[in-house]
Amino acid sequence: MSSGKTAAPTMDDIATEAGVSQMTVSRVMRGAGKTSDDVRVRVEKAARKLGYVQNKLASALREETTSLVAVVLPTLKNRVFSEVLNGLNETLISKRILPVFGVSEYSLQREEEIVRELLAWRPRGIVLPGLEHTDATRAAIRASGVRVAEVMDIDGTPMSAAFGISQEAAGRATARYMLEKGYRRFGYIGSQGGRDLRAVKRFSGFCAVVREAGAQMVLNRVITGPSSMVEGRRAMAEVLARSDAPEALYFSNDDLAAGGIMHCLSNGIDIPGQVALAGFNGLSFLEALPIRLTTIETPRLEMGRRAALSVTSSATAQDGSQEPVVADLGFRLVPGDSC
Amino acid sequence: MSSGKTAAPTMDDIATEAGVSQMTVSRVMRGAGKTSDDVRVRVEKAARKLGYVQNKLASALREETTSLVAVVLPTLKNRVFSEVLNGLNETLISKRILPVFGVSEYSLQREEEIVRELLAWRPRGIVLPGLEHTDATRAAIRASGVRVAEVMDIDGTPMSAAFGISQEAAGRATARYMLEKGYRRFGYIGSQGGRDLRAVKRFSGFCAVVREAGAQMVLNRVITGPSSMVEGRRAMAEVLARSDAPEALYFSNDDLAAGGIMHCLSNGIDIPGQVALAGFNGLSFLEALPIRLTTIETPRLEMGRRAALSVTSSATAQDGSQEPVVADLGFRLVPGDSC
DNA sequence: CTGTTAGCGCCTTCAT
DNA sequence: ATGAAGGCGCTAACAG
Repeated sequence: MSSGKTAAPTMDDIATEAGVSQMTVSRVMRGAGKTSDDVRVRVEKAARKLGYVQNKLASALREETTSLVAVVLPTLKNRVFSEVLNGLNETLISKRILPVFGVSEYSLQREEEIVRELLAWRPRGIVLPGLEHTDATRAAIRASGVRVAEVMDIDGTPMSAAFGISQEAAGRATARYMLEKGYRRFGYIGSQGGRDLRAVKRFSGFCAVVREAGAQMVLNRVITGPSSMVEGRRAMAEVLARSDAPEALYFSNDDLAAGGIMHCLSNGIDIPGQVALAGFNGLSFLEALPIRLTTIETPRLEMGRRAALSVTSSATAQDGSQEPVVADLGFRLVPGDSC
Repeated sequence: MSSGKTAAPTMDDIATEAGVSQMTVSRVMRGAGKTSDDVRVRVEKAARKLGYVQNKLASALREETTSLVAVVLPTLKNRVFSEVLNGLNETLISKRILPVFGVSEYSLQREEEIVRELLAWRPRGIVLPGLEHTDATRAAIRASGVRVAEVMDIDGTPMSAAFGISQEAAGRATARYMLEKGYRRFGYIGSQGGRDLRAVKRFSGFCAVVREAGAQMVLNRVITGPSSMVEGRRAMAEVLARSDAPEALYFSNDDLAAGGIMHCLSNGIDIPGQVALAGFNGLSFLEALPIRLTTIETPRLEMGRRAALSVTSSATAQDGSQEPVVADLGFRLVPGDSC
């Protein structure tokens, strides 16, 4: 039984089959140059017959540019990044560009290794989370000459273009809202052991406003692992068990905060009477909860889309020593019933 | 100002800089063959100085194998697939393999296009969701000779290796459990307009058991879009507003079911007194809810891990015309308070 | 231990 | 409208 498990067919194979030169096959495949109808039909038929699939390794090597975009995500355990990835993918695929990706697990060191790995594929562009990177990461990207976009955050100086929101301002806006509602004794519940630098910025914005107002932060509880409703519920239980529990809690994101709400629902604790809560992200599932969480809505899909366009469009001048572009995509404080 | 924005340095550049031949650079970089300490040090220094990054397009073309694995996901809007992706990525990155991916949006036609696009990169393997694919998809994969793994489902014949659970059996197990609890009039709430073939299999298993028991399905509500808590809550409200509402509802997944729970919590509807619910997936956030949902726990990370190993390890014989491998990773019905 | 030669599959350039 | 030559950057195979 002569299995067809030989090497994949090349343009040469098709050329032979169709009785033309390999170059003509190349032209037909790309729809480039002029080809007679007769030849085109024969080539297409031969290609279909042999099950030809272009070898992008070869074409990319020759053309010195790929249809790949590198994407680094801090984690896959948080749906926020799935949403950014979704925005990226949507836009990329419409241009027939594929995403290659890596996960940094919120470690800049890990990010550096992953960036190196990704750059080896000579992607057309690279998308990074946040504005903080090691010098080596920046150097490698600069040296490679690929286009860069940084997403999520705009508090800092982008390498080239940033698409996000001011995390610090989001923290401040939340604090102002809670202060207006009359709360004075605040607590914070965070995750990722402080490695999530965007969360740290929100926290510091929040604290600054609280301090300026003469109110106080009486508690700071940051769990080690990733955020989740379960961890949020657990942390809430611990915090409320203390004799000096704060009157209002700022959670580093909606998942943790929703867990806090669940603890209260299960234990007959009145929100916001006994304790007030606020989150961050504006995830859509909040709309399904019995108590609406006050949160900050962020344009995550849009961050992905804009970043994809940025690293992909030829129009913009990322080439020269242009000024970095900072696109503030804006957030919106969504008042709920939780504070 | 002579900007360094020239082409990325090649091994030739390093060779010149270090005063050796390009081949020696290649050897040092790969740690292959014997090289004197002196030469190695010089080459490494030169490489660092010039910011050298390997060009995998060239090495892969030459070696006729890449360190890329192609991954197709039905959607990024459901965290179940982020988890599978996480398992895949974890395992791949430990072997310095990068995932390239595409999203099919639950369309087999779309999947076919994406597979073609992915195969052009000559990945070492490809991971597909489910066992249903177009003939053209199967043919393209077979012709390319890449290793395949199919995840999530084992009800059918895999191309080569499947890592999942019996979706049909999961549906049947849920029905048996609910029947044991005494419910007789059932309803179903699904999503993705029936394009999620795994959900369809669960539903048909569920229905079969209900029918065999002489009980009945009195309602079948499948929404068009993706599943979400919000949609689940909305559907629950609609269903309970009917005069002929069922006593027990089977949801195609936990997100929808959790939305149903939220509707009941908000409206003082007793679970399971007035209505019973069951879900599917066993997402961890269920543990945070005030009412525990009866659901089926599935090993999603493990599916990703096993699939990654399968397409990646040289040991297994995917090459020949071996029998397909079916790995039933098993599910577990987790009894809750909801039925 | 190090260098030379050849070629992976494709596309650019230059003929015809 | 089609073909021939050459090379993208790398590594296998063979010399020395």
